Amino acid sequence: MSSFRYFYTIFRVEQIDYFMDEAEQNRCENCIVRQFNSLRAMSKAELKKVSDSKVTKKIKKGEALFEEGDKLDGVFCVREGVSKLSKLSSNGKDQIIKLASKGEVMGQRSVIAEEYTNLSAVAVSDMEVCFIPKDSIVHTLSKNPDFAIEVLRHMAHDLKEADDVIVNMSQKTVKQRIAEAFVYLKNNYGEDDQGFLKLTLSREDIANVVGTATESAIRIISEFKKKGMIKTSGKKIGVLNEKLLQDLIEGF
Amino acid sequence: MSSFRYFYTIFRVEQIDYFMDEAEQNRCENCIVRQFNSLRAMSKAELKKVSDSKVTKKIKKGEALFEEGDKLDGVFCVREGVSKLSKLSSNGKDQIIKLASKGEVMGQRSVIAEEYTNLSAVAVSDMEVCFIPKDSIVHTLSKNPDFAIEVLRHMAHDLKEADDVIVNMSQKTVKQRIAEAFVYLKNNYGEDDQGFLKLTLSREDIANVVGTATESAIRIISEFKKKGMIKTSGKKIGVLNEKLLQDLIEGF
DNA sequence: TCGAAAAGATGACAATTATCATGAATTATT
DNA sequence: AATAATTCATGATAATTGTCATCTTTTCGA
Repeated sequence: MSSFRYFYTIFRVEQIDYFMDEAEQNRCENCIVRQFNSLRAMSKAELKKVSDSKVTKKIKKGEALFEEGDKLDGVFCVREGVSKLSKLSSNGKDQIIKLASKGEVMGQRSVIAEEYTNLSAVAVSDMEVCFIPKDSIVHTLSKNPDFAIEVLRHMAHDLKEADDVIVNMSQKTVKQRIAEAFVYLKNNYGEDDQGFLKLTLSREDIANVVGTATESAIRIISEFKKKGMIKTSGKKIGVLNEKLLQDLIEGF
Repeated sequence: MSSFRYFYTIFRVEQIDYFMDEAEQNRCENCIVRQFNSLRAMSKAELKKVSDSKVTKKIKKGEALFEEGDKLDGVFCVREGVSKLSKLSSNGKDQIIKLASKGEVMGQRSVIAEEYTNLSAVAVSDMEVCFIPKDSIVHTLSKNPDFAIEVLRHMAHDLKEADDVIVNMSQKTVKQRIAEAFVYLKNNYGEDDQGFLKLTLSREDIANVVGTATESAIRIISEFKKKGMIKTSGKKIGVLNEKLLQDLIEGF
């Protein structure tokens, strides 16, 4: 029964791909990504409006979607690739607050609060995103309570995650935080066929995720490698012994 | 003109106090605290429903409102006093994520996401809170988009603050974070007539706010005192030279 | 494909922060 | 008011983390 269901799902997706031309595929109503975010609570008509006003953009690795302090006139919905959301600290270092990938919506906080954004978004891999002007979002928010609640749920979830990050940052050692980052990257973005993490971050980005100096991150990566917890090849990193990492995270 | 306004505000509050009996005063419709939180977007009828189902509680300093992992059947609206919202780290230390005071609503994240709460709430001063069962909140959320948007705005604001905390925690030194805490306490809770912070936290709580060991916090407090930045009397702390603190925070 | 630029790696050292121990001061309890 | 229990304070020391310098490797553009 469950294998039948799985087949059925695959079949439907392929069917959609097969029978639609590209313009049709790119419409929000048919966007698979939507399953993962609040847009699923929109009605057909609302989605149509969103789709008609959206713009799809390709962003190259390293390019910025927006910068801290920008006024955002809409939100970005990630179709493909990963973006880092970071904030510049007064000491000149970037702190990466969050990584956003397929299905995630960026900039909604700023649009909802009608404030300048407090974060910068830079692509860490080639991306495809949809820019959705805020009008259609804000309008739906005030007309469709289901949508508002769905956005609220997402925001509540983000807030909980932020709490966890705060605790990790202040109570865990740099070593623990780096170990945690690798386990996170493995579980959320997966590994390639040779066992390396699919999402490759520079050592500097890793340092900025865990809030430490680049040299400290590099040193700890070397140490993990020596201990057989991970392997490296250029800037690629692969988890070899997740249990050892997990033990370290838990403080053994 | 501005002094007239001030007088007018005072007058109105006193008038309300004067003409209403206690039961009447305790109704949400008349609650002054409401001006500060999302409840202000509720209609008269909705407020009445909330008020009829709410329970007012007095909480003594040190008592818990709820514990991490509890299932909350409603939210707490703070009428008086201050509560710390904290999370236990795996190393056994408490991290204080936020201080909630007059007008703030606690537990809404958990109620909205329908999850167990990720934080504990313990009173750091004697408190008076209203417990509002979740039904009336959730119901209004799905019927009144203005209320949903108002809650959304609050949550968006909290999320931004959380981002700032993350950056502070990971990029600033313990000394800077403690300095920041004192400035924050001064600006948000004020000083008594002798220039001491109105909200008195134990050294341990201060350490848990900035995420450091209690001894480190104490040591830094002693240092600040020696340098004339603050004064102490028992566990009370007073800011003597805010500029020095500010310079330290900014990294000079 | 060569050479410059960027990113990664490591040593030496300094600064920051945590931990353990111990004593003084304050607060709570009987 | 006396005593117990917390909380505050400080020294000694160790562990962690940051900074600066230098070298190697990788990446990228002309």
